[in-house]
Amino acid sequence: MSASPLVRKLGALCLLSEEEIEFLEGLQNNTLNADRGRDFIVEGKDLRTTFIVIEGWAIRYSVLSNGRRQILSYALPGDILGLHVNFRATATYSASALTPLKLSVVDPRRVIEISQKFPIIAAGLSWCTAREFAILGDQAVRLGRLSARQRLAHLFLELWHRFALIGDNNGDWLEIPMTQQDLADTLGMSLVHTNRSLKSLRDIDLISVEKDHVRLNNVKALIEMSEFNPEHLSEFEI
Amino acid sequence: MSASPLVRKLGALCLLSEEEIEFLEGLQNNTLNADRGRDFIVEGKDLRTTFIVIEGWAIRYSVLSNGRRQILSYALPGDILGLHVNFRATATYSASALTPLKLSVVDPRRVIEISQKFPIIAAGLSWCTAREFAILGDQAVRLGRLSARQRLAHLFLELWHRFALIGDNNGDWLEIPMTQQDLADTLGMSLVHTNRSLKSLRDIDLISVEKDHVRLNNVKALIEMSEFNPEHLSEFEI
DNA sequence: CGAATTCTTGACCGGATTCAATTCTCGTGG
DNA sequence: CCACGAGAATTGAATCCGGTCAAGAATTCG
Repeated sequence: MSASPLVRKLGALCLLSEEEIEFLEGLQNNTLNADRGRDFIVEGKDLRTTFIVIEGWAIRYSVLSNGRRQILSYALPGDILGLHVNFRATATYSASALTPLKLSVVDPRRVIEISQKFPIIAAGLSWCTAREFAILGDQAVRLGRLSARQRLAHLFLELWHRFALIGDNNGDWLEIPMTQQDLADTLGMSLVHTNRSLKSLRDIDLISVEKDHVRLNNVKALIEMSEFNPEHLSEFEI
Repeated sequence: MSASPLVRKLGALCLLSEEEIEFLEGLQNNTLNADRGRDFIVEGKDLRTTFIVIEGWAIRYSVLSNGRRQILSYALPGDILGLHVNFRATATYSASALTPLKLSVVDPRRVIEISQKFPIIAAGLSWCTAREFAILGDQAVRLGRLSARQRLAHLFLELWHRFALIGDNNGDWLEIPMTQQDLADTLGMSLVHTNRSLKSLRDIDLISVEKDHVRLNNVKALIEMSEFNPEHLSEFEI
């Protein structure tokens, strides 16, 4: 049996001992499957659980009273949701399965245990937190200061680089399980304009699209035109 | 001498022991003053320091190659910058003093020390982290799904509620040390449109503006019209 | 008092939204 | 195997919110 995505992710950061790996794997043995569309965290409801994504995609989002939705971030295998729930009891966002999802359900008290017993893992989780902040910061830049086409390219590049870290990259092809409505709700645009902007990226041959997949035809040019900064996601280097 | 803002903030969450208070105050005795406009964190540069804001306002921001700037968040007294720097060595954002600023400079190794020796404080910092995430998530909602007037109202409400926690609220009046250009860069809008939107909020009497201050004339109506959710910032309740 | 920054207002333009209709895709059941 | 229907993608047309350019008024501060 191969290592869990979280172990692979942290293992790419620093050398984990047998004991640490065992602990991390043991953390994830209480699993839960969620169908596409199923909410497993609901804004305003009690949240006293930490989730680790094992397989599939999840979204974090918030819905306004007029029905408009803003997707805040995507959670991929190895990502953790609700890492800091000890005090705050009510969720400030919702989370749902974008694809069939396999989660592990973790008692947050075990997270506290980590900082006392496994300093290396604790440092790794701290790194994950910093990374989440960087990703969310990039999302704010996208929403605030980029044009429609730039937003799309920027988001694709983020996801592509994130997959690179968990070693799930498929060449230039990127899995895109979300609908155009999901994309629109991520990038703060309308469905129609999302469609048109995608088309215009295709027209200038920067991307190719096939069922549920996008091909980044010219990563360098995409980085250039979208002001994407790969450093924000690069893994730790000595 | 009165307690530091950080102690007041965490003290509002949970009862701190003498020892814990002493430790937190001791953490902040290495101070640094920065003039308005002075960058103390620079994107792309090495960052191995944790800062705690003692007095004044700071901004976290990112600048694109075309010169456009996106302000990500405001740091107020008691807020911590660079809490999770142990691994990631390069800053993914810049930070600068919006007003004359008094910071304390903390060795991040002392932050690690906390999780081992002061579990209550560690829990408090974890709560701070969750709160920062909620604030940044709200920023994404503002940028992605709110109209210009809504964004302004939403931001004012955020700041007003944040001041409430550190006990620095001045009735309905809110200190606004930033220029309209700063506001524009926060809310992803142009300077001109920021000015016009402010005027339209004044015209319908939701706010009043005076030098460096805004008065929220009708908090309830502002919350209503801007879709602001105070729960995201409310402190921990039993 | 004078220079520089900040704020305000006008005019015009364009990117993005909205409404609406059509086409495409794909899972399901006859 | 194909017809059907629901969701998803695409395209057109009209509109509008917000951006850009430009100029002037008001503050602030040395």
